[in-house]
Amino acid sequence: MISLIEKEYKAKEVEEKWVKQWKDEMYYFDWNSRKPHFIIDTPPPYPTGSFHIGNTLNWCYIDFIARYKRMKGYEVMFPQGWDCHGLPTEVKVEEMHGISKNDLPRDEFRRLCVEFTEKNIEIMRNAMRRLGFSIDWSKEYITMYPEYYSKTQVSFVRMYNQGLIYKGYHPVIFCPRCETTIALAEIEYKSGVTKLNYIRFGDSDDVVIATTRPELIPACVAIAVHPSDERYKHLIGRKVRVPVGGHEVEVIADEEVDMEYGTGIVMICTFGDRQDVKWWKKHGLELRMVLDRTGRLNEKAGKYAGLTTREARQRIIEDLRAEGRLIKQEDVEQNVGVCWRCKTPVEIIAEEQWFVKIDKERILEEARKIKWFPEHMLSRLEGWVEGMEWDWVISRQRIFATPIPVWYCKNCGAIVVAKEEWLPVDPTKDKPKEPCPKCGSTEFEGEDDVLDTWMDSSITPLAITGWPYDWKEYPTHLRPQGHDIIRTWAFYTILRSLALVNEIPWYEIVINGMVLGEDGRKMSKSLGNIISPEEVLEKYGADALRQWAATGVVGSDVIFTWKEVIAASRFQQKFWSILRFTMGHIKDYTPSEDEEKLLRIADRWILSKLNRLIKEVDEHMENYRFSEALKAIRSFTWYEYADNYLEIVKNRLYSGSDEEKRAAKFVLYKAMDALIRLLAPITPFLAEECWSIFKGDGSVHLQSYPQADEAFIDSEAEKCGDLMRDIVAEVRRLKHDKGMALNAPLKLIKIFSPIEVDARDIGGALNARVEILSEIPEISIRIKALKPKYGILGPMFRDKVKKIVKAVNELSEEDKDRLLREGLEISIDGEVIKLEKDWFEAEIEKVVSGREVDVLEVGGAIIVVEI
RNA sequence: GGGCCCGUAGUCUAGUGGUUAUGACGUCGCCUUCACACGGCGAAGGUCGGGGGUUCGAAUCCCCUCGGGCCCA
Repeated sequence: MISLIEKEYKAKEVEEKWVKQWKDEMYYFDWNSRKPHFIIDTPPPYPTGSFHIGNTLNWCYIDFIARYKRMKGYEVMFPQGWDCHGLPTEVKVEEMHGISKNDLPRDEFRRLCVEFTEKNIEIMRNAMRRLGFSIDWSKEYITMYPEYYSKTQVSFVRMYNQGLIYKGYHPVIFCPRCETTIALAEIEYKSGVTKLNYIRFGDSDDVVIATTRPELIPACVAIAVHPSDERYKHLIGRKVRVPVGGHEVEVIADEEVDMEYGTGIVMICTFGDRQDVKWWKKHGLELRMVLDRTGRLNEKAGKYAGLTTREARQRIIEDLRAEGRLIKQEDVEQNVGVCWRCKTPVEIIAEEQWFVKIDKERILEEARKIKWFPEHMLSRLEGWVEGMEWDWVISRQRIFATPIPVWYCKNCGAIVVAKEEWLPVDPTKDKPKEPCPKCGSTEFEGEDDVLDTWMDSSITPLAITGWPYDWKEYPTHLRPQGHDIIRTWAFYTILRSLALVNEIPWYEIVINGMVLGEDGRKMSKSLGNIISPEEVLEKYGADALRQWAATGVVGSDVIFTWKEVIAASRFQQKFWSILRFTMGHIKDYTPSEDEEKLLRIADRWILSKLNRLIKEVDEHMENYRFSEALKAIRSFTWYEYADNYLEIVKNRLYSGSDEEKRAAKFVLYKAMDALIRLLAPITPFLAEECWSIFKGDGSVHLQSYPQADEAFIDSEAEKCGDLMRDIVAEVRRLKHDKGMALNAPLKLIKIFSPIEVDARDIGGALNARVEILSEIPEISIRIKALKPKYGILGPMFRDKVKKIVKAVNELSEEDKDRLLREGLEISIDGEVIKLEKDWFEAEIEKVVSGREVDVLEVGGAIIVVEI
C-alpha cells in the first residue's frame, strides 16, 4: 500500500522539479495588500559571476525569514539588487578584451562592462533559484542601469544642495598602480619588515631622525619630539635644514611622538602615513606634495623628480650615505596599508576630490535605535566610527560607475550641479540644459570623475521603497548582512538615509558570520579549503545545504562541514520515511473532531509535545534563532515522534480496533500537517514535495505557519506519556541485557504506577501482555536512600540543607517510608521542620521473592517482568 | 596596544545558580521487526582551559591568569 511512494528521497530530482514548477508570482509583493508589510533590504551583491558559500549563508537567513514571515501573514518584499559598479569589473573587461580602458571611448568601455556584468548576474540568478530563495524578481534592481543610477544622482544633487557634499583639497589615499583614490575601508593591512633609517638633519649632530620612508624627506614639513623628552627639549622651536632639498623646517612638540621608537625624533611629511595627516592638520603645517598620482616624485623633489618611490628611496639613501648623514639602518616590523585589489602599498596625497560630510555622533545615535542581531555587533560599528579621521571621499577616477552630475563653467569656473529633472546625465557627453547661472556662459567642462559604488549601494532601502518620486513607506524592516562590512554598508546607509529622508533605514539588522573551511580557517584559494555551493548541491541538494546554514548561530562564523550536510540529508530521508509510513495509514482518512474523544494517553502525550514544539519553534524563528528552531524540529521528529510515539502506536495501527486506529490516525495527520509547515521555511523543497503528497494540491508556501492549539497542551498527559516511554525503554534495555531481540515476546508484565499508563500501548510496543496493578506487588522493597530535590530544598532552607539531608538519611525505615507517603516532621537544631513527600525521591532496592521475575523501577513505577 | 567573541568527551556543540553536564559525528556491542540499515537499541568516553573568590550549592556570577579567533590601531 505504500509502494506508490518511493523508498528513497531523491533530493536532486525533487528539487529540480520544483525549481521548474514554482511560479515567480508566488512571491510577488503587493503594495496594496492589507496584510502588514515586511520589507527586506536585501544586500546587493557584486556580480562576480559566482554565488559563493558565504552568500549562500547570508541568503539562507534572508529566505528563512522571508518564508517564515509570509506564512505568518505578512506581505513580504524580498527584492534582489546588484551592485554593479567597481574596479574589478573594469580590470576583468580589460583582461578579457586585451585592452586598456583608455583605448576606447568611455561609452564603448561602459558597454563592455555592462555586457559582462549582465552575464554574471544571469549566472548568479540561476544559482539563487536553484537554492530555492523566494525572491521577488519583479523588484529586481541593477545599479548600472539608468533607472537606478539616476536615483544615485538625485541623492547626490540633494545632498549637494543641502551642503553635505563639497569639493575640497584633501589628503586622500590612493593606489599608485590602479591610479585611483580608494576609501579607508578598502585598505588591507599587511605586515612586513622594512629598514628604519637613522638620518642626521641640520648642521649639528643632535638632530637624528628615524624614518622608514627616506624618499619622502623632500616632503618633510616639520620635525617633532615628545614635549617631555629630556633629550630633545632644547630643540623645540629651532629651525633645522632638511638634508635632501635644503629647505628649513621647525622642530615642534607633540605628545603622540613615541619616545621609544628610533631616536625619538620624527619627521613629519605630507604625507607618509595617516599620523602625518593628523599632525599636519593639528599643527597647521605647510602642504608639500612631492608625489603625483602615478606614485612618482615631482619637481618639488629636485633632482629626484620623475623617480618612483622605490627608486627615489635607493638614490636618496645612497646620497645620504655619501654625505655621511646616514648613521645606521635597522630592520623593523611594520604594517603597511595596501590596495585591497592589487596589494600595492597605498600612498596619501592631497587632491581635489568630492567629499560627503560625516556627523559621527548623529549616525551613532541613530544606529543605536536599530535593533541589532546579535546586539554586540553595534559595538563594531561604534569602534570603527570613533576612529574615523576624515570625511567620506566619494569621487573615483574610473569609468564604470555612476557619473557625478556636475559641470564646470569654462568662462568663470563655477560649479554647475544638475537639476533633478535633468537626470540621469553623463556630463562627459551631456550638456547642462541652462547657461551658467553666474556668468551666462554656455561653455562647460563635464566632470569626468565618477561616484564611489557605495554611493549607489547605500541608498538601497530608499530605492526599493520607491524613493524619490514614488516613495511608499519607510523605514524598511530588516537589513541582513555579513559582519565584514558592517562598517561600510551599515555606516554609509545610515548616513545617507538620515541625510536624504531624516530616518533610519531599517528597524533591524541581522548579521551573518563568515563561512570558514572545514579546517576552521577562512576559505581561501591558497589554503585550498574552498567549497562551492554547486558541489554541495550536486551531492546532497539545496535543502541539505540550507539546513547546514541554519545550524549556525546568527552573527557567529560558521564552519562548513560535510558531516552537517550529511546529517541534514539523513534527516530528510528520515522525514520521507515517516511520510511514507504516515501515508500508508491515512491515505483515505479525513480527520474529524470525533476522534478527540478516542485519544489515548500516548496520543494526548505526543499532541501536547507537538503543540509545545510549535510554540517553541515559532518563538525561535521570530528571534532569528534558526539553529534552535531546526534543532527542535529535528529532535522532536526523530526522537520523540518517530522513535517513541510511532513505535508505541504501531501495534494499534496494524492490529488495533477501529477506534484505536482512528485515534492514532488523527495524530498522524496532525503531526504531519504541522511538521511539514514548520519545515517549509528551512527546507522548502522537501516540505513542498511532502505537502503535495500529503494534501494532494496547493503549495505549502502559501499556507499559514502552524499555530499551537492550547487545548492540546496537557502537562498531565505528558507526564503519563513520558513514563510510558521510559517504561518501554527500560524493558527494552532489559531485553537487550538478556540478549533478546527487541521484538521478542515476553510472558507477562505487571506495572504498578502512581500515574495512569496505557497497558494496551505498552503491551503493543513490547510484544507482551501487560497488567496494571492497583497495589504495590508482592515483592519486598527496601528504600535504599532518599534523594533530596535540591531545586526545592535549596531556596527554602539555604544553609540548613546539608543538615536536613543528613538527618533524613539517618531516619529509620518506617520514618523514611512515612516521609515518602505522607511527609514527616523532623527537628533540626531544635527547630521543627515539616518535610513534604515530594521533596524527596526514593532509591529502591528490590528483593524479589516467589517466582523468578525481574523488577524494574522507573520514575516511581514498579515493573515486574516475567520472561 | 585597543575593542569584541570564544575555550565543555577524539572532534564539533547545548547548557547564564540547583538532582547523575546536552546532543551530534566518530568508536565499540547487539538487532535485518511489517516507514526508514542513510535504520533501531545499548555502551564506553568529560580535572566543564588553570587559579582564587562569592554562595548551602558554580560549567554558569566576580577577580586574576593562560590559550585561540575576528576587527581595528
